[in-house]
Amino acid sequence: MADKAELLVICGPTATGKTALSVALAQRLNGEIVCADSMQIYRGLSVGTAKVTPAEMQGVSHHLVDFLPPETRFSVAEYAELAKKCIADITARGKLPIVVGGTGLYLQSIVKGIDFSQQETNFSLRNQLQERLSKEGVKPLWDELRAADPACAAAIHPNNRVRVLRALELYLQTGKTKAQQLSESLPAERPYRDVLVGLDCAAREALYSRIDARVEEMLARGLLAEARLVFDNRARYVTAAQAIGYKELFPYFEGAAPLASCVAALKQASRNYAKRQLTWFRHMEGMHWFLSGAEDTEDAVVKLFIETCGERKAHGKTLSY
RNA sequence: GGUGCUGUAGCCAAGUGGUAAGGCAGAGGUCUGCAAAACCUCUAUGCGCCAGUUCAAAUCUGGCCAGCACCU
Repeated sequence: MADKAELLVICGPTATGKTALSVALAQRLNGEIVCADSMQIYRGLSVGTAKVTPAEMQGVSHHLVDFLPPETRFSVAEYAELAKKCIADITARGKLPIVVGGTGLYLQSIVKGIDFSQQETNFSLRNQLQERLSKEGVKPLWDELRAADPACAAAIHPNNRVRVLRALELYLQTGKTKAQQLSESLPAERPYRDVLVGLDCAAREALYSRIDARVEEMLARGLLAEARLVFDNRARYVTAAQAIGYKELFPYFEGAAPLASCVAALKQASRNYAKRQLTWFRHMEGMHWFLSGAEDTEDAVVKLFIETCGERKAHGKTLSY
């Protein structure tokens, strides 16, 4: 416990300036960046996912960005494993790992140190359940789950097909209740001496107008061409095709809706997403909130980091504020 | 000036005498293997305004106001 590695985490809803802040902090704290974003992992999907550009990186190393072909299936389990190795590696080189992203599930897996290694995905079982789901509906599956693991079923709304399916799948595969699974995968304490930084705007309206503006910016940077590519490959880009920024434009490519209304839908979807992200981050234990875009945010984060982890030479130079 | 139509939440909208559907937006939330996904909860003491009829009016009657359309 005494020598837990330090970890700086930067999160917040879309369009709050995570990228710029994280690069600045990496330069100041001698850090490297580990991306925690479920869509920026994919190669080629750059404009729509607001991926860091090479110019924005300013020489700072970035990991787990732009490294997977868009047709690859991916999951938190794989992410957690990769991120863990990546963080360990950065730490071993005497640098500070800075995890940056907006995917709550991914962030949580790192911060809590969840161990997903127990079992492989059983695709045949999943497909089998999927078939039952489409034939019988959710209810029978939910009832089955309730009979097997009442506590787990109680926590999942019967309408939530995705979660009911997964919970039942996991039970049938392992024969263990959710509680048992949780206790086996969740360490007693957090693995890192983490400093959690959340970015948000002072007012929700301000956040929303920033998001709208950024969508326009994406359009100007060639979002349409990128979306077209995703549209043309939508059958193969299983996960990537559900990214916000592309699927909203599909009706336009299909000739079913004018571009303007698709853009409006895209902005709307982004705003809704930002709200969901906020819900997640607000409830992460130990979160420190800072104002998006404020000039003193960078200094304030450095100060917080030093206060939490101490002024030391750990990252190649004496940190001072 | 006349005639007609319309007026229900921020937006769309159902409701023709029995105590305000639904959708979107908005707010809050759930979260351990597709998560930028999936799902849940909440949100009109009030139907343009005023008066009247009635046990009961968003619904019927009259007047007024506003918008739209057409006519002169």
